[in-house]
Amino acid sequence: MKRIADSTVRRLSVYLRFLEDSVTRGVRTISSEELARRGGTTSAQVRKDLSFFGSFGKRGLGYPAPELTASLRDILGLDKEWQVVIIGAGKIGTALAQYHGFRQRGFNIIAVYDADQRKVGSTWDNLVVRDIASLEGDVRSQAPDIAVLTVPSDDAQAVAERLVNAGIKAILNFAPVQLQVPAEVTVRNVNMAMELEGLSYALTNRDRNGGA
Amino acid sequence: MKRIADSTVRRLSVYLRFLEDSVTRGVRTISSEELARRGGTTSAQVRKDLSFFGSFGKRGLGYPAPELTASLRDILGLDKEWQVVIIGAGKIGTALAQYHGFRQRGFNIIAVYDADQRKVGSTWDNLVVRDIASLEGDVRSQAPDIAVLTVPSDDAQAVAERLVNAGIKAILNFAPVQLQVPAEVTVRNVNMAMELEGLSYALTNRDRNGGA
DNA sequence: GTTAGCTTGTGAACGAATTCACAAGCCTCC
DNA sequence: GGAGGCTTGTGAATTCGTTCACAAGCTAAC
Repeated sequence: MKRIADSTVRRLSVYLRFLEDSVTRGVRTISSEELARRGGTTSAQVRKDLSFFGSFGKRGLGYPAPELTASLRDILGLDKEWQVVIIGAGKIGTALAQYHGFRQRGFNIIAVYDADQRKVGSTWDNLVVRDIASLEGDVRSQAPDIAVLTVPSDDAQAVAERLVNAGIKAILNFAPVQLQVPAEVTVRNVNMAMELEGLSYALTNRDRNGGA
Repeated sequence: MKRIADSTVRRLSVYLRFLEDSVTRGVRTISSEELARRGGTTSAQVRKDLSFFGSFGKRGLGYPAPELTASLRDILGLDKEWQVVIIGAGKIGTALAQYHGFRQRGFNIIAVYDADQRKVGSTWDNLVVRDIASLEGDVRSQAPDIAVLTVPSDDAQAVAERLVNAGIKAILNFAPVQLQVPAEVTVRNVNMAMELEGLSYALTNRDRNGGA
């Protein structure tokens, strides 16, 4: 299989969300045009994206919404349950730990870690905050699939290395630093500072760049 | 000025963060190679990114760290203070409201809104939660620069339209939907579900795609 | 069963972003 | 003050992603 672009995978997520919505509203069939409108892209892009994975539509008619939904869930690997650990019980970490949307979508938070002894042992939402000292042991024994990193920037790289050494293969990084990890580990960044700065840039240079 | 790619602006953010760090550690000069290593890119990319905005380095030597930091802050528009409102006092919204990193970087949260009357009037960190009914009036009178949208997906588009009508020109959207807004409004998305699904995809298709 | 009207799937064309490769220029040392 | 060693800045080449445009194929209507 050809390597799929990141941008394509992102769009599949967007299509999927809208499709799930449509299915619950009883929609049976959906066109690339409709998917494009709701996904903020073009119909050609939608068809191209889907074509990388197969042929899901019927010419003249469109895509069968429930079947396409199932296919996208399958492509994205969302039929399994993924085990997730959160490292860092700060503001963001605890907000995420309590956010039930993850569990609903198959991302099952099994542990929260922190280095601060005052936080260790406290309970949020059935989750006890564990001492980060036990990270490696736990990761080796429980083999979580994904680690969510919400530690301070200065600690992020070191913690990432501990995770990688313990066998983690996927990291969702909230720290505003670029993690250096081996090629077999996948990192996705959620960088609010960067996004805000992007808005700042856009507002500052609106006239220069001619909008958009 | 030529239109600058989004990806370039994102990287400038990353360079800036590392540069600020270097400056506080007393680094005087930095090469594109070093910036690239810490920014997860290549030295040619760094030089190209910077070259869109001017000529900041000295051949044979590198870039003067403090001056380049100042230039990037200027390019990104980070010397002003930006006024920010948060819409939605849920888990994420309140976590953001209490996160002091924003204020430190010049993003000044001036108000939090929610539709839930039980939340309206409660106080977090010197911020009173206001009734979303007063959104338009407040936006028109206080003219915030950026709105952070942390409302449920089903409400996101409607709230975005209210914001746009009231004159907002930049939105940081946390709802996992693609907002439809006029071209003069800039939207950046922070979509944790999408990022997690990207990791799910990577884990699922590791073998097919040959790692990375 | 044929026609009219859609919509998909996909090579080809295009455009955007990244990488290459090297001349230009600066600093240090002798 | 000239040579050697680096590092920048940038056109050119390349790679990657998006858009175009149209043949193929489905449905409905008669």
